[in-house]
Amino acid sequence: MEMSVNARDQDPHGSLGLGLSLSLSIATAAAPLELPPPPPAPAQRGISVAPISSHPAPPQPQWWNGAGHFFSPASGMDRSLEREHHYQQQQAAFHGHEMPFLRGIDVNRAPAGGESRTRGSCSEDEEPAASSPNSTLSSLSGKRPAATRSGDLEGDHTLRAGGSDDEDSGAGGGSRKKLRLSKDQAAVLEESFKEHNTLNPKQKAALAKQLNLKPRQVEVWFQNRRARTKLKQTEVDCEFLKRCCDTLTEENRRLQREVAELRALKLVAPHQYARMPPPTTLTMCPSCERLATADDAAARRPAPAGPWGPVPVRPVFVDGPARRS
DNA sequence: AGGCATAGGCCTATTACCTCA
DNA sequence: CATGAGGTAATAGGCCTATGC
Repeated sequence: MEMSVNARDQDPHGSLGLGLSLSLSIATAAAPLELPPPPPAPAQRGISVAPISSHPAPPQPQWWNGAGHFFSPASGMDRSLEREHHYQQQQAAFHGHEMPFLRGIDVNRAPAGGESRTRGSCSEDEEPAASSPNSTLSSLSGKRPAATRSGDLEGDHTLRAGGSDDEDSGAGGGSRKKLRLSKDQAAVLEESFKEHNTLNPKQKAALAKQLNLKPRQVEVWFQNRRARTKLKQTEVDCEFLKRCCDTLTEENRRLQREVAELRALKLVAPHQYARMPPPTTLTMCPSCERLATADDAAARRPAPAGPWGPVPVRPVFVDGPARRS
């Protein structure tokens, strides 16, 4: 079975269609096979890409790719439009930065004055919309300079209660410090991620303000969270494909046995063979209306693509981050 | 209109630190 | 107490799109 993960063909960022490409590969390479229906968008993710007015995309299947994006296989909607649409929907969801899940949560102590500041703060995070052409932060090929990158995260970091709250033990100047988010912060971020797994700048700033974090920290958390989700989905997909492979292997064996039996019968009693009804395993492909014969399986040649037979339903990872037991 | 530079976002891979068994 | 594994915050670099000139 050919398994080509060619997500880059679909999405230059490699973020799209892992499940899609895997499913397509298995479908085309190992018929008879029924493609599982595209998994419905998990409601808790709260993101859907409906055609927007400027790009009236025809109704097409949009598959959740497990990494936080919906992929419209043949739609002309580019990523930026999708992202912009995400923003619009998320803005609506936020009700002007009203985030209900933030209410009633005691988010750490105030970072002001007495909070641990190990290094200088980052100007980017003090001005979340640092789009000024004069911004020194963006002077290096559109990236944050490494110097400020390394320092910008530690200014307002809120340490978990009971953590190593030794801001003065800088571990030798240049070494970065691993600071964990509090449970409350993580919970709020998780709730936010369930609603929308990407943030626009305003949402990021609002969330960061509510959590006493740097916007960059929120951004990093979301990036890592998306990566974890995708990794989990990949693992789920691998298991799914293994089951598909097992199913197809067994089906292939069964068909080959059947072919052998039929051939033997044809040799022994051709007149009886001629009166036999078609094998029960014959299947009409609904898409191409071609009859799948046992020879297809016997010759190991890929039958025309189309939904042929039962396969396990592809699962979609919906859980949160893995927790050590 | 097309090219170029810049800014900013996201992704992936990796590092480094922290926690826990 | 030491240690290794796992989790994850953070970094680095690349690619893409949007925007302005």
